[in-house]
Amino acid sequence: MRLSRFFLPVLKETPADAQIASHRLMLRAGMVRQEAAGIYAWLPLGFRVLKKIEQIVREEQDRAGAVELLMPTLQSADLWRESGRYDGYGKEMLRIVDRHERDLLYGPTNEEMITEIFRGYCRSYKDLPKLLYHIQWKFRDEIRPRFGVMRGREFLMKDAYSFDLDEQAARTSYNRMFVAYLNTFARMGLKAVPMRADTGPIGGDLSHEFIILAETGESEVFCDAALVDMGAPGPDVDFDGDLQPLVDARTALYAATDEMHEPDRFADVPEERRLSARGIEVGHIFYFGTKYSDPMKAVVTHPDGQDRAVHMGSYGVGVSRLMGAIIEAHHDEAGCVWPEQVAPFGAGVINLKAGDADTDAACQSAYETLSKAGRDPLLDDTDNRPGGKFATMDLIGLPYQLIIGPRGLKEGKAEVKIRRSGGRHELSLEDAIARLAEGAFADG
RNA sequence: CGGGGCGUGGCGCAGCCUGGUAGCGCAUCUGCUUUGGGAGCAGAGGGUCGUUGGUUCGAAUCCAGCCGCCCCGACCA
Repeated sequence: MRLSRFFLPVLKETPADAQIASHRLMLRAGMVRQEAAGIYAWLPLGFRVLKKIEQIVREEQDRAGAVELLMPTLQSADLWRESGRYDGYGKEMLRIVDRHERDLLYGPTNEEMITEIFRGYCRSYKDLPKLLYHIQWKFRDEIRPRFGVMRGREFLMKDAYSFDLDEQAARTSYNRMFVAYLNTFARMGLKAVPMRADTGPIGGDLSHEFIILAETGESEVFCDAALVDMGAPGPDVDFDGDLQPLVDARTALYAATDEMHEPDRFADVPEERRLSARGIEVGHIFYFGTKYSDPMKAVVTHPDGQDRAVHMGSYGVGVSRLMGAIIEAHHDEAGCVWPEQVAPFGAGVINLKAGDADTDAACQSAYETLSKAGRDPLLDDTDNRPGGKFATMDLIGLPYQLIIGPRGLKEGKAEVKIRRSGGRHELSLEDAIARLAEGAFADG
């Protein structure tokens, strides 16, 4: 992409409304625009990142054996009357009346609808297990949206739902999502810690929040530091095998948000590993048994001929929130510092003197080579001054910058700047292009 | 919903207390000079001061209602 054709409305000054780093940077880098309280338009740069995050989530869901579908944003109120939540959900639910005076709502979540879909087709234990997910916009009319996309009213969420014969089988589905989440967040450059969460009236041990540690986190968390650096199982996990050991290795270590915090147990953690910090919830997995399948009559016939309600779980990932979380984890004074996997472009090519024939030609060559190599470069071919170009490129945070100007070209040289480390490599133009095309920079 | 605050060119702000020609920086446009870390000079365009009503000879300024937004709290992916 050429910057002269792109749409990148960067702001030199910080908008007054933005309080935290991710919100400030998303506005300054021209990634989002607020359209109403907690409602954002995704501008091209932000939209690119959002799609990358979404795609990672999707790939890891698929890898774990979940099956994608897409449910609508609007739902019938009758569905929610069946589960009893229409009256219970409160003002957070946006209620809409259509021209025929029918009650609709903009979905804040989809348990009812997925249950309705499931019961429409599945009757036998032979239809189980099923693990279905979608990635769709949700709306929750929060009393007070804040922190930009981290707590918006409209947000993009991946929500998966599992259907199993009994609690034991549900645990298998639960573990799949548990492990899938570890891999998902790790691929985005995040260290997400699974923490025990409140299971409410269902009870049991099958609810975890996945939290990334950040100073601007909304909740206070306490955990064993060993858990933070444990790493993810990685793509070679056999999701059809026994995942319990992977889960146990993590749940054995202490980790809890403040509402689940047990100071006595925390005290058992060796002092040097006792970590209390703030965290951002980016995922939540939950087993809730027959809470919806009972009232909504989602039953299957068991081998013994008896009909019983299916056991369900739901598994959410805040896709749009993740963008804020990633920036909170990866930024500096100058701007965003995107992990390569979610960066809006793979590399930036800075033409220091657009209009200079040699420089233009060198940039064009670099741009074409990097494009063909699949590096998805952004070429700054504008006639702005070098200082502004550097500042903009740092702000939008692409992992690599290839800086080409007449001064260096006289020697046949160009410079590669690694955004994360700030490291600079002066190389011949050919080497610089070739190494960027291969992604061969260890300090990236 | 309780408490606090803000609404003035695209962005950031001053002016309001003490009513009388709407201002500054950035951005934009034109010209010249510049060009390796957010250039300089000269000029230009752009605002019915959130909105409605009231007070007044006169309202950005004082008063009231409404709308929008932000911050603290309870709620949440």
